[in-house]
This record gives sequence, C-alpha cells and structure tokens, in this order.
Amino acid sequence: MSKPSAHIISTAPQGDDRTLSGQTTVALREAIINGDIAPGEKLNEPKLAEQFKVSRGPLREAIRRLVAMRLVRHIPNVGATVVTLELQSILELYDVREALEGKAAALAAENMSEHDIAKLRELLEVHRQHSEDNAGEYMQTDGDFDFHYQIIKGSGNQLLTDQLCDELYHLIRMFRVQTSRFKSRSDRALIEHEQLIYAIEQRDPQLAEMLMRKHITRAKASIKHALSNTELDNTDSI
Amino acid sequence: MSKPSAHIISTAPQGDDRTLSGQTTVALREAIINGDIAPGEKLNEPKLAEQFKVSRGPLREAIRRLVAMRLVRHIPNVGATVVTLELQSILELYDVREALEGKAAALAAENMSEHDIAKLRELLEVHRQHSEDNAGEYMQTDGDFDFHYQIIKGSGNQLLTDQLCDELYHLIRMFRVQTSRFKSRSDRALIEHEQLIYAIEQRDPQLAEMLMRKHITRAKASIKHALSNTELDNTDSI
DNA sequence: AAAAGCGATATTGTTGACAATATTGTCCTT
DNA sequence: AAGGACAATATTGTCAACAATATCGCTTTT
Repeated sequence: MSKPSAHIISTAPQGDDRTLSGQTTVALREAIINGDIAPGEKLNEPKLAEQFKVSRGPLREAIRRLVAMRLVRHIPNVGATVVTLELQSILELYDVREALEGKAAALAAENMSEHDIAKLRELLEVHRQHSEDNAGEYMQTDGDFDFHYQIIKGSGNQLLTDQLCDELYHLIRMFRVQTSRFKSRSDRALIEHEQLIYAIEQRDPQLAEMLMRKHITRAKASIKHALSNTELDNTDSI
Repeated sequence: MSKPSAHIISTAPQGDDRTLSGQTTVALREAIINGDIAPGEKLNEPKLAEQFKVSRGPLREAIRRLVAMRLVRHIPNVGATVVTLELQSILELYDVREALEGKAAALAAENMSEHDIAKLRELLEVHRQHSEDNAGEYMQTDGDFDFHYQIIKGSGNQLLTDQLCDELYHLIRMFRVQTSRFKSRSDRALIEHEQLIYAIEQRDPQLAEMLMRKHITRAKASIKHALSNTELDNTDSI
C-alpha cells in the first residue's frame, strides 16, 4: 500500500535501516505523503504506536525524523501534527529549490562524468518516448523527479544532495500528491530539460544554473497561477 | 560554560523548550561546537546521560536532533560520532551557503522593510567602529554572523531561514571555533557588507545576490588557501 | 606469528510503567 | 445563558529494565 513507490532512484533514505524506528519512519512518512494521515491532523502517539505495531519509543523517534524533514510540526508538551502546505510555503519551497538546484546544475556541469551525462541523456530520451506515447502525462510525475535527482547527485556535493534528496524531496512529493489533479507543462519541461542537458554537456556551469533556475521559476509560476484561487485544502465547510 | 554565547540573534533554536530533551540538545550541541567533545569522538549514551543528569531517552532524542543539524553522524546499531570537518565538506558547505544566502540576499532586497534595512545599516556601522578600535579583530567572529543573520531573516522566507539559521548555522559555528587561530579578511568583509547593504537599499535583487555570492565565494577561497596544506585535525601522531 | 573462530563484555534498540503537562467536560458564579 | 474555576481525562515526557546487536579479547589453528 505504501512502499517507496519504486523509482529509478538509487539512494533510498533510511535504505538499510532494519531497525524498528527506521522502518516506522518510512511507514509513517509514506502514510503522510499519501495523505492516509491528513494535513493538519494530530499524530497521536499511543494510537499510531498500536497501528504500526511498535512501542512509543521508536514511534517518537520516527516523528522526530519527520520533523527534521519538515513533514511534521512539533510543539513541546502539546504534540505533533502533519504540516499543511499553504500556497505561501510551497512558493517558499520553490525559491529554495531554485537556489539549491541551480547551484547543483552548475556543479553538475563542472563535475559530472561523461558516462553519467550519457546516462542522463538516455533518461531524457526515455521520458521523451513516454511523453509521446502517453500524451505527456508521464513527465510531471516520476520522470521529472528522476531527471532532477540525477543532476543533483551529479553535482558531487554530498551536503547539497542530502539537503535536497533526503529532506526537501519528500516535501515536494507530498505536494505533488496533493495536487495530482492538476497536470501540465510536460512538453515544455521536456524542452527545458533538453536545453539543460545540452548546457551540462557543453560544461557551461553558468548557463546550466540559469536554465535550471528558469525551469524551476516557471514551475513555481505555473503553480502559483493554478492555485492562487483554488486553494489546496477544501475550506468550503468553514 | 556553554550557554548559547550571547548574540544579538533573536530566534534562538529550541529557545522555549523547557523539556529535558530540549535542554540536553542545547547542552550537547554547545559541547560539540566548543570542542569539549572532540571531532570524530563517539557519543556513548550511558556516559553522556550520566554526565548531563538525564536518562538515555532524552539524550537519544538530543542526538537525533544533532544528526538533523549535521553535527553528528549516526550508524544504526553502531552509534553516533561527532562529525569531522574535512576541507572537502567545508567547501561543500560554502557552496550551499553561496546558493542559499545568495537567494536570501535577493529576497531581502525585495522584501525587507525600510525599518529593518535601517537597523541593518546601524549594525554595519557598529561593526565598522569595532573594527577600527580592535584592529579588525571583531568582524570575522560575531559581527559577520549577525549581519548575515539579519539579511537571511530579512528574506521573509521561513524555510530558507530555518535551513540556514537552525541547521547550517551551527555547522559554520563549529568550523569557526576549530579554525579560530586563523583570522583574516575583516576589512575586506566590511567593504563587501557595505556594497551589499547598498544593493538592498537600492532594492536591486540581482546585484544583492551577486554580491552575496561573491562575498561567500571569496571567503571560501580564502579558507581553501589557508587550509589546503594545514589540515584541520593534528594528524601528526599517525 | 598471523588469522580466524568463539565467548565475554559493552553498547544500542525497544519496551512498558510512571510523572508531568495539557485538554476536556462539568459545575458554579454572575 | 455565558464565562470562568476546578476536577477528570488524555497525552506527552521521562525513566529504568530488558532484548538484540556489535565490539573486544582470547584461544585455537595453520
């Protein structure tokens, strides 16, 4: 029901953590991202502990890790709740992505091996094929992720990779699940990816950074446009 | 012995957390940053728990929070150790700072209130005075921090602020403590701060971003130069 | 003498009970 | 009837004991 949704992605966070709190972290994380636990909902420790068949210790630890990933907010002596992704915080997230992934693209242009660049281009071609077959539906979901992921890893900067892939990554995933009804931009994204990979092949850090930043900025703008009226949560009832 | 070392800084992380694990987090964090617990040293849970007069529960939680701050590494079933700041990872840190603080400066140029900009300039003047009095010693330590801190907060981006001020901030502090014997660049930094504040006053995001990035890039270069031969830890013995 | 296997020890992971704090519902006052 | 004080309940924070795993030192083998 909630496995990490098989990607091409290699570095699975908490990958080889057979410890109970590790497994609980993954399970709880996926439950939150999938919306099984709703945004804003309180995380009741005894109930969740029973649900996951663990004691409160490992569960609490899992919650703390999700706090670090910004999927959960915690107030001392009060408790933890699932974050609610307001438009405001999503836009903030995209500004951070712009900065970090822009730099990642620049570093990738400098450091990525020829071999990895070739694999990246392969990936792009696969996505292009999927896009043509499925009328552009594939791109926005998994394909885009993998592409960005590879570039980030290609930066060779471990800290940068951790920040993006271990922390912010899940926040982005959560947002995408919540807004999956909106789909868009896949052919344009394809073109932008094409330009980006060209810049990396040419070993042009400045161009790669600028293209990545524009790419993310445009995504941000399209989100802003799509959600500025249609708010995320259905606040009809209030 | 290990209070948060009084800054002008307002948003103290874990500030109003009177809980045991909160206090332990702060205490352990400062012990690590000050070097009371050496880089690479193992964090023995029973020993540390006794030392801090708490049980292992809160201590473990503190350790996990420091893992999120990247001050500590943890391997399941093996334990936690204080990070060792190799030159490599410090350079990585500065690349991330360049990206994030650059964007922060741009956002500050857009969003910072006139009042806050005025306060920022005041701060700069105070630092200039200190620098003249103390032959440039002050800048590199606390003054620089406060200045960057204010700009980051001025970005108005909460996520960005959290990432920089709650997480990476302490890593930078730790690095500075370990390299306090090197001092430098204070008058140049002052000039660069002056230019930066001017760009913000002029509401010029692009210029502000570029100046901040150059500022950090130069700091990175000077660190690289200073440490390329002189390694951090005294590996004489081996 | 070096390496591998094995047992003893130490350390981390997990659990359930207890303490402290917050929340809820009820009763009383105005 | 509305608001506040107080008791009852629920929830989080903390602890100490237990289980599982890793580490260390020894013996044994080649």
